[in-house]
Amino acid sequence: MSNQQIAKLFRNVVAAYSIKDEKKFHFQILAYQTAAETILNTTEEIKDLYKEGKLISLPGIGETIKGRIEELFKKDHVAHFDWVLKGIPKSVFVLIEIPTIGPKKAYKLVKEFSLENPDEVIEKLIFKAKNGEIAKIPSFGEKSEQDILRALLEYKTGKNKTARMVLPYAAEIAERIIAYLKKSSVIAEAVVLGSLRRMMPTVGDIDVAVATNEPEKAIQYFVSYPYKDRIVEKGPRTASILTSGGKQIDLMVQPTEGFGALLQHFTGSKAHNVHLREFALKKGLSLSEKGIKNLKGKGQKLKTYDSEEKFYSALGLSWIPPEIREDTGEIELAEQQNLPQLVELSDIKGDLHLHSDFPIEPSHDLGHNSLNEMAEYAKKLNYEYVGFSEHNPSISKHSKNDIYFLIARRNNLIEQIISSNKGIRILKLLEIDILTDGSLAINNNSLDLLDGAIVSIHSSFNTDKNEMTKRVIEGLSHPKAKILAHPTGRLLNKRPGYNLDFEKLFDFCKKNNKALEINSWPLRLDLPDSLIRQAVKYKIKMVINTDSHSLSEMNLMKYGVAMARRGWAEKCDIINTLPYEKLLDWFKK
DNA sequence: GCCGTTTTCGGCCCGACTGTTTTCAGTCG
Repeated sequence: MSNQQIAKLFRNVVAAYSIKDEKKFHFQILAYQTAAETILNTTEEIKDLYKEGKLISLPGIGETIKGRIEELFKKDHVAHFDWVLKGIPKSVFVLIEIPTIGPKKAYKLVKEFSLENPDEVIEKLIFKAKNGEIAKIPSFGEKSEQDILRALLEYKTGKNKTARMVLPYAAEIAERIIAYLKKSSVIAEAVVLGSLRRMMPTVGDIDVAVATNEPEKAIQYFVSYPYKDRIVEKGPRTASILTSGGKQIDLMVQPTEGFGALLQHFTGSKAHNVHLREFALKKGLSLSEKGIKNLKGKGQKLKTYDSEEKFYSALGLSWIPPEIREDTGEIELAEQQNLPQLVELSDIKGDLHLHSDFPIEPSHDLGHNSLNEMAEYAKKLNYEYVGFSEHNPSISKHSKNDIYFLIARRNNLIEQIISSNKGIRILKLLEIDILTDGSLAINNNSLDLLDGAIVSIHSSFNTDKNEMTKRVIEGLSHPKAKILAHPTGRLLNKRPGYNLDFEKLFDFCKKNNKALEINSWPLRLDLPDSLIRQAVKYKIKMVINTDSHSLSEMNLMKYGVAMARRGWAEKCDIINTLPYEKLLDWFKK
């Protein structure tokens, strides 16, 4: 059972509790909601954590829910859930997947029309809506009937729209709306918040905040965005639109003097905000997007803050970088003024994973720009050095000798660039396949031509965990193999990645001075943040690379840095923050 | 049902918008 399936089961339990008695089960509802979110946001598989006895380490999962999950894996169902879900038709759980339809509406509709069959409920409800039958039900009306019909039709035709956007794509959409908003004379400031500001690998909705002293005009301007499909909602303080591409943009406004509180509120995460507000309550303070109320004083006057720094400071906390606002210990450390100094883009001194167009005849893809073009571009990025890491020459089409001379020819070209171009240092690397038996795709003679090797898995992904771990460690065991590229092999929204025992891998890397790559490519962002966090705890070295196949991709470094920051990595954890000489020493160690 | 530097008992974030009401329920972030 996947994390998503478990989260869905928990959301069904929440819905069932809400339908049966929302007040009586209020705190169970909260608990299962939190647990569902935790499970959905965990990059580790719940099944693995269950096997390893680590379920209790997840926030919001206590003894009871841990027991439920254990029962689920042992017996394939949970007796308590069977009881909770009893009497609620399965079609209800289909309807609650649709935005604007919650448990109460879903249950009323299913009961009213006896729509017990989950496979037919959408079609039949569309029919009822078109027939004007929903409007006749008490507490429903013509407007809500039309809203439900539209929601049903959108759900039916556009299921794929619900896939979350990869980060850079969301950033592009956000840039366009921000540029539009900034053209308005009534808007003092417009910034992107939410999961995009926290640099989550994928983004659902785009959240935007605006500072204005004329909220009505600002909101009217926002909903007049020319690339919108329709207005989802519009009030005096917030509004939402759907772009013509089907992406939702949420807007919140505050006057300039209260903008700091809004920045804090709308950045999230939800778990961070809930914890922060509970933390504040204990000090007698109540937080909202408007500011801070002192509950102790008589007047209970609202204090406003024009910056986030001042807002956090008023709570006795140092400012917390958005990337780590996930309620995983950051509030406690901010209270002790002891947050980590997260690595920054400006700390990066070079990119060690670049694919040029040098005809090295690899079995995987070649880059689109020359060695020289990429070296020149690296200078524009203020790098001190680059590493060229084309794929190894294909082993099926070349003899060992051919391979040796292909690499030697590339090295000659690199030497020419080094001697003619004093502005940049260059490392001679390669990205080398780890074959299924754990050996590297090229032999020692060829490896001797290199400053070091990046090794990676590009075949037989479906190997079992133990064998894959053995294979990777074997590949990394060669003295020249110093970096494991894109260690999980995941592709966001496409494939989950192969099975690896990361504890064993961390242990090996620690003892043998190997580094794990944080790959900045938008569909990879691999290592994932949770594994980076573990690697930091293990004191494993990492390297942030772009895996660029063209000049423009070399700009993606910021996304790798963002993942490193989400994983609490500091400058000292990342080897390509080292100056050239020290980096070379590290490769030789 | 979770959680702990006020607490192993007794708390549990805060506010927005819509539609159907005539003061609120439902949904969302």
